[in-house]
Amino acid sequence: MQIPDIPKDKPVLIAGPTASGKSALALEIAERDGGIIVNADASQVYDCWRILTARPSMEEEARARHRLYGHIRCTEAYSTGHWLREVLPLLKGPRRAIIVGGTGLYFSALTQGIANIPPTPTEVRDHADALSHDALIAAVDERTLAGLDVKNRARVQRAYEVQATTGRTLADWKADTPPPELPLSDAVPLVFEAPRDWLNARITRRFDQMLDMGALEEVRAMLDQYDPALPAFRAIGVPELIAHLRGELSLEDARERATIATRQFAKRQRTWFRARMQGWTSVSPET
RNA sequence: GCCCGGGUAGCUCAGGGGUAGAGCAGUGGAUUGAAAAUCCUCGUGUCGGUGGUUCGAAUCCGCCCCCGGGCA
Repeated sequence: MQIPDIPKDKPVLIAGPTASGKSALALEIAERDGGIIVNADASQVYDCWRILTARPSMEEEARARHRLYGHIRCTEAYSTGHWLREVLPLLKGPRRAIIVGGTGLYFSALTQGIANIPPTPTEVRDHADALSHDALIAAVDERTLAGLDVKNRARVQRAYEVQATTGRTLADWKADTPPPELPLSDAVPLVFEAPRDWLNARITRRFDQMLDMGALEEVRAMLDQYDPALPAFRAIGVPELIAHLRGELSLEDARERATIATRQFAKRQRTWFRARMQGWTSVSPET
């Protein structure tokens, strides 16, 4: 891979769709220039799926310092806020951070800022889960609703939870969004742009490799703890392989579905990057 | 060879005399703490072929082809 020549005094941000090869670039930059590789991928923080979420291997982790990979238990809750709080100290450390991942929201929170809202307690979440979509809408204030996709239950529930937890409306919180912790001008922002067909082929190949490496065993080990409500268990491939292990889906069908879900995810990533990462330097993978 | 089903969107299929519709796939988009999540938009395809009946056929009739199943 052609390593871009980049300033050595600023944090590097590497965003890109799944399976595009961004981790390899991060590793090469770290080996050449030094630095510490920091995960910006929502699923790779969990400890149970190294294979299925394509986390760096032990060998790769030995080649450079890695942080925020597999450090959260699968049964725990995690969110953008948790991630941001964990990343900030790493930006101030002695080693230059190379932040790499595919979660657009994490990068946006870092470089564009995010409202400083306290975490939602489990009781509030559980209570909200039990409410109907309409009940949630009815409980949220007009001003917040006006800025929301009301058809999207997840968004409405979030607004409800913020209100229930803090007594302040989400719209108020948003209006108080602090400036970003890391403005783009203080970073080296790179975004991968992979041709669709090339990426789709890689996605299929990579899933087969995951199966070869033991993805099925990885999921089987967590079978009795499966909880579709937990974010860790929503990682692509997990519900599909669970269904197969339960005898509800042939392996071939699980493979097909997981591959489709990954392609759809890559498409959503492309949409995010196109729309929100205009000021980033685009990088082409070796195709 | 005969009998019964069936041949409709990339796939699975619904419909059935006034020139066609759903799920999935695919596309484009949204995205302020579950984000590998969640949500929204977009449906012209020789209705197997061919002849006929009809003002009008994907829909009825004849013949032919293909795929199931059954009987010989």
